[in-house]
Amino acid sequence: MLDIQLLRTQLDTVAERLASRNFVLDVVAFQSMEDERKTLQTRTQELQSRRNSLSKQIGMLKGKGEDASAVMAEVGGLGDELKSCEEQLGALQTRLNDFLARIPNLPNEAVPVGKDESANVEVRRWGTPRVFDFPVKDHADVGEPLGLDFDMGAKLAGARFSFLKGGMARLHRAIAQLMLDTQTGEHGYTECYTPYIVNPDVLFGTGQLPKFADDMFRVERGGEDGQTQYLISTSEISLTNMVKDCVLKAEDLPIKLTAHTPCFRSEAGSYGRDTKGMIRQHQFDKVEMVRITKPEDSYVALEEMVGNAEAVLQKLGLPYRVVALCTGDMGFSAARTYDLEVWLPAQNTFREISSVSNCEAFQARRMQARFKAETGKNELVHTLNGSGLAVGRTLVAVLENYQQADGSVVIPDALKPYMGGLEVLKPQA
RNA sequence: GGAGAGGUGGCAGAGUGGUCGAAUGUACCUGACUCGAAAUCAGGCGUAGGUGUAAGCCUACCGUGGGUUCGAAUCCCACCCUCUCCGCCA
Repeated sequence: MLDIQLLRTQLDTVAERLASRNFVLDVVAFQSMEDERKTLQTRTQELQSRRNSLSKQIGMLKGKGEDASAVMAEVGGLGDELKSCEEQLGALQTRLNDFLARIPNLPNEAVPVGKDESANVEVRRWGTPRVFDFPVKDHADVGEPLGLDFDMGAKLAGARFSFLKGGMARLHRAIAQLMLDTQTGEHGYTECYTPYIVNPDVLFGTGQLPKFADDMFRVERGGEDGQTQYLISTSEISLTNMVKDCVLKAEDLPIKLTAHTPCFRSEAGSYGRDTKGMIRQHQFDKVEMVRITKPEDSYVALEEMVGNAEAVLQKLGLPYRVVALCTGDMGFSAARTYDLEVWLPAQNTFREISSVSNCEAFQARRMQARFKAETGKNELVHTLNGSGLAVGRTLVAVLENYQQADGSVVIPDALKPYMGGLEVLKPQA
């Protein structure tokens, strides 16, 4: 959420900066709601103030045993207008809050301006794509004889689900283990195990609600009419919201958290994209990194987190590039984002495998996550998140980059300790 | 699922219709004392918002949402959460 003061004082500048990320701010609607709010709120508070002081008088008079009926009559006359003012103000504030809640974050000044992904800026590359002396297969074709079963996924749950068995399932687990061990053992993140089902206010905190409800899976409890809950679409949600409604001590910062969780996405609106294979699934695993920092530390933290994600790709020997997203390509909550794109030989291109973002105070404001600053004032923290990495897509990259002419896949050295002696995945006869 | 207890400021903990935004303790900050620290003493110390150049003034907030009332932390209704015991259960 943006600071409403910023909208009040610099509406045009804000609108301009939002336009760079393809968001049209309805300046007229905001202005008229604000004008109405101002008069309504002033009037309501005036009336409340009047009622409070008269009521106090009644208390005092009655305490002394004197007649209070004249004052009671006066305060009684306030009732109707006060009630209507309070109702109107409440309704208006709901509208205003909803309006605010749907505005994306402002891009940081450093972000390259551009309309879509074609304006993203490559920052660096690592590794050299392998040269194959046989026809390269994509991961679906490589994986099928090795235990990657899309038909079984479809049978059990429909399209965009997969079923892994044998060495393939083991490889998937090994990848997650390597990532988690790297982030906890080498980069100082605290390992967490979190709920996969969360409450709506938690999704509001990180920005998935109210605008992106269609991207989520909703769940309801059997046998009860309770509040609707949601499956997490990333553990960024459950990790970041740890500090929701908190006033942290300055010395508690930075907080560095990681978790390996499944992620659930309805993928509404992505029909026809990446329908084949494991690139875009309704359920996938991810090792997530989250940092909660002081505002002045967040951009150093962002660069570090990109490095933390890169470390995993380097261990696996997978070529990749780092891309700075342009204004038009960033997610709703991000002020600055780097994507890591891994080399996929079958597609002969780089594909996103990690996204690392600094949300600055955008999520913190929604969550009311603050810390006690040196000045004694409570200040909003900055929140950052990034994949370290997406497990399913890493599996895809390993299958494609390590495939052999005979249809087998060599296990990268870094994964061998996690594979129980298995060094090659071989097609089952 | 059944029975019971409870949710108040960073924490602990009073408060059952009227100067209660809330005693007290503790933590924290400032000052005094001290060579310094501890102890002691004095003062300060919640959050969000409105308005104002500012000092300030005003509003809301005692789990959440409704209701009763001139007035609600306090009374009524619904819900949520935590804890204890019993039942069921991986």
